[in-house]
Amino acid sequence: MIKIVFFGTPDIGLKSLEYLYNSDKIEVIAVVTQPDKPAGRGHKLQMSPIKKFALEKNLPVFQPKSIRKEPEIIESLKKLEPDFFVTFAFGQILSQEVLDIPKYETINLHASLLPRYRGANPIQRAIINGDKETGICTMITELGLDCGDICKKLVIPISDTMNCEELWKEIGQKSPQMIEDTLINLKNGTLKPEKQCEDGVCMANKLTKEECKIDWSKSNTELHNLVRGVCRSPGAFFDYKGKIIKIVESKPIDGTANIGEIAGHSKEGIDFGCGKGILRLIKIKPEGKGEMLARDWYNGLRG
RNA sequence: CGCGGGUUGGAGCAGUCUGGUAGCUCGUCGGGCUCAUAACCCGAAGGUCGUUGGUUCAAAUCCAGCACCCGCAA
Repeated sequence: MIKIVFFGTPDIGLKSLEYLYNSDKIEVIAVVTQPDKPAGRGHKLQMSPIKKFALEKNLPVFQPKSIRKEPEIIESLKKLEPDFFVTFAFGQILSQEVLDIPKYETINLHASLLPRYRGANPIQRAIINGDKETGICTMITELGLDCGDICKKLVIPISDTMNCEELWKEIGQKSPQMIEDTLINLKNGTLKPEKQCEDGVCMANKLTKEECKIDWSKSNTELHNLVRGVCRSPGAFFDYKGKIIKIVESKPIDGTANIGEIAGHSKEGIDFGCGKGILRLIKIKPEGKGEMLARDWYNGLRG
């Protein structure tokens, strides 16, 4: 049995944790996740999806504010004598002292084809930039940001209509096997991690609200990519008569129309003019309302 | 006790401030026009106005409680 400690916070890592937990080759001996935080409407204290799972299975849970500065937790982790640490969207930077704890290595899973898109939002960035493919890498964690040697790499094609939620889900589903294989192969010495090629390095900076605001003077393809790329949160949005309208689903179509104005409507959706071409809004989510067909929203405007 | 919006025929909304016959854009069904249509014309069905209580001659509308949905902020 390979003994691991799983470091993770959001739901993208949940399938992986579950898979590793159920694996007969791997034993999850503890979980490290971010502290419970007041979140959501009403500011109620909420625990991470990873913590929920760990509690259900009676796994030990550690919740450091910052793992680098909590000697007690570091001591406890040492006593567990883990073979590997596995990090997947944990949300904190580890220190060398932490990296030195496991008998073998600390491995990290990153949702991009490294060295492209190191950093916070690799999935979204790939779609926003209109890439035709992205992927998943497992890697040896080093002190720098996503710069360690690559263990395994999996390419995932991105279709023109795929949004980041679908991609997010696919990555969540394909990751568990990658992690297990990496751990097993590292332990039995059949895997030789490769250095990242420094040429193709680019960063996937955190998404800002400003970036998600629709600038109708851009091209329809560019806007369509933005809509697809940020659909999960916070979503591409524009202002319509003082209300925020989020675009959930769109489709670029040919034609010319005044920038930012409604150029037409059909059963399929509502067409807005862009700097180049037309963007057809199919599903939207107006402020204070649920998700609806753009066509329905338009019917309400006409009332 | 973080701030705010919402709940009205199948869908999306107006009407609420100023209480007095349930309205709009669609959809559905029937009929008509047309070579034809997602277009146009005529007609019909379909609503305990989220829920409970209060005020009133009278409540979608005013007051109080509850439930559910959502946006922002973190």
